[in-house]
Amino acid sequence: MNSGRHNAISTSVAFLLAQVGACASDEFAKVLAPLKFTPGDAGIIRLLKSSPGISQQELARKLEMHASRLVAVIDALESRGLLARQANATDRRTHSLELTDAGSEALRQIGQVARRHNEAVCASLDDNERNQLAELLGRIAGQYGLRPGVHPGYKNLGRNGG
Amino acid sequence: MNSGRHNAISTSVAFLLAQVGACASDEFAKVLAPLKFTPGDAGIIRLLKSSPGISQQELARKLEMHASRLVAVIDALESRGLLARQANATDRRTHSLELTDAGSEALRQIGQVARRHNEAVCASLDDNERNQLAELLGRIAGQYGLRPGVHPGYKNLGRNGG
DNA sequence: TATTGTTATACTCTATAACTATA
DNA sequence: TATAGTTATAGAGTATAACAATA
Repeated sequence: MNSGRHNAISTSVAFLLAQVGACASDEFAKVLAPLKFTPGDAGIIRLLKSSPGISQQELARKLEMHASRLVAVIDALESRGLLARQANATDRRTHSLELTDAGSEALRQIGQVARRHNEAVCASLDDNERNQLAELLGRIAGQYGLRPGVHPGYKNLGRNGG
Repeated sequence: MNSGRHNAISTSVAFLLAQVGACASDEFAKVLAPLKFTPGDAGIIRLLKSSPGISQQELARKLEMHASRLVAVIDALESRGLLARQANATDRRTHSLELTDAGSEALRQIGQVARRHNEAVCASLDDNERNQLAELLGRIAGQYGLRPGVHPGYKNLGRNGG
């Protein structure tokens, strides 16, 4: 399927994808670490911005992860003053999650880091090639039903994911 | 940097890469599971084929993982009769690792699965697009010094990597 | 009876540092 | 004194199942 000095497996598109994708994830985790966020944190903060007032169950469903694992993550972000659990008048079992101003500011910083990170990853590609790559990756993402912004790593998130 | 309904982060090339790469890894782990191998196992078996007689330390260095973690993995593969630790006459501290015939047969089966997997991942791309994608990914891989066949996941391998 | 958020338990995996046998 | 392979220990992370409050 592929040519070259090495065997077919290690040079296949699928292997390259896994390899380069893991590298991109690792790099993002590295550049994000100074802000004291994991990629998973970043994804949650971003999602809270676009879905304000969401409950933990809804959030867990969107991320395809178990709600019980979300508790500690939300606890940590709340204790840092980045989001707030707010009592819900109509259903007192649920808590609406809302970003605080500090949380929005954190998201802004995360966005800066992410853009720099994207620029670094794409450094060896010109604009046309970046569009090509995005198009081809988007095709595969669509084929597997991946949702924009939802990293598969949430299903079994540790220090990865996001 | 990117347009569309969602914010720039979640549609960036870097995020798409991480997302689709993780998906490809997950899929590979799934299709490999019936053979009772993890992606990490598969990578080690492949490496033993191309570097017969290698020691555990050398193997650990190639994979950028700690040698102590390799012990259990090698133990398991040896107990399944897929490889053998052979005494080394010149330096009796080291053991040469060699695939057995059963190990070579396992590699053949893994190769079949990997080719089917690659075909599935690339299903929505024509030949020209596959070559384009491989070229662009290869460019990024080169930029980060990724070595063919060495998945970054070995550095912290669990049930992933490979 | 079902659901939300939470906690507790048992289990897996890992990093680190020892240890042995060789060199 | 240094290295290869191994084992032990302690810690982190996870899944699962409970639980209390509410619907």
